Amino acid sequence: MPELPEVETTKTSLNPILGQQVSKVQVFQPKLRWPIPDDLSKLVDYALQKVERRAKYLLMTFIPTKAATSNSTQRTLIMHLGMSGSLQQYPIDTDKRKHDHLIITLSDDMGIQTQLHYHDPRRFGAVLWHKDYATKLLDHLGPEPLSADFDADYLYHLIQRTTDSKISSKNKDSAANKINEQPAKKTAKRPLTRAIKSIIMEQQVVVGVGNIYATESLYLAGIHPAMPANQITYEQTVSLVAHIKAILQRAIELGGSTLRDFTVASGQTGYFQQTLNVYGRQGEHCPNCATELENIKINGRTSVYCALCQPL
DNA sequence: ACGGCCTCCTGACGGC
DNA sequence: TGCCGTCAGGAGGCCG
Repeated sequence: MPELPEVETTKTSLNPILGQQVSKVQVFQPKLRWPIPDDLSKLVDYALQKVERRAKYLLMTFIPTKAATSNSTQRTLIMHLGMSGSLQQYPIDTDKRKHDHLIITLSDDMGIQTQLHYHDPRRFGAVLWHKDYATKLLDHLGPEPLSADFDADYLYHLIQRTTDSKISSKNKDSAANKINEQPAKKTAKRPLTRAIKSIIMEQQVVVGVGNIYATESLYLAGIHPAMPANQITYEQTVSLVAHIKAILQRAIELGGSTLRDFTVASGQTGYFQQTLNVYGRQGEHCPNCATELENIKINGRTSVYCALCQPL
């Protein structure tokens, strides 16, 4: 389930329980990617103050209520949904499902209780204290894909390894000359020659672009997923960045329903199948030119593309 | 320093 | 029907 739009949707879904107070914490299976800390019950008598998203991580901040013992300060959880995780709310006394590894019970001002179920069959996700893992998990992350920090200049110069990321496209040539004039700072870094798809899926480059959206963005931009990154033109970079932003934005607006088998309650086909042009469609025909879609592995990840629309 | 491969785990699906 | 192999939306870690 979770690519960035699903995580964003999950974050939004928690708004109704902001301010509610934790009354119980139950851990059923601590063995996720890293162990769920054994002192999560410290959250009891804390109120959920805010939920933020950084990359595909949910950051849940709790603050002590009057009932809480003492001088304790706020506590923040880092939560990641891995490949199969979800975080859902249920009425009190809802049965635990298989693969519900954590249930946090909260209550509102009226004493009405809600259960928050962390569910993750594959257990690639994580629930951790921010203070213990923030450095390791968050410090190295690249810009948010929907932020102004992620633009064509940034990506182009990151790939070309030209140091000045503020260079505008108009001044590209003169700027490059300027760099050549410089006495090549120690180790002159070479441009990135890896496949463009692996570059845009890298968390240090830009966060939140998973296999589905990388595949779709490259198709829409007409770029072969295996194209060496340094061979992408500036104009192609502009297009790629624009498509990454647009497709993520659209998916968020549609509620991030990217489940392969997602169907709305009425049984109609969901967003996933209607919207994806190539992902999961190897062997079908390109929506643009009807050529049969091909599938290659890039860094072990399946990559569907149209050989005609995305030439190498 | 980089790049590519491996890994954690369960479930769904296709072929035989 | 059932067994087995393969693959799946992530991403840190390790090795060459």
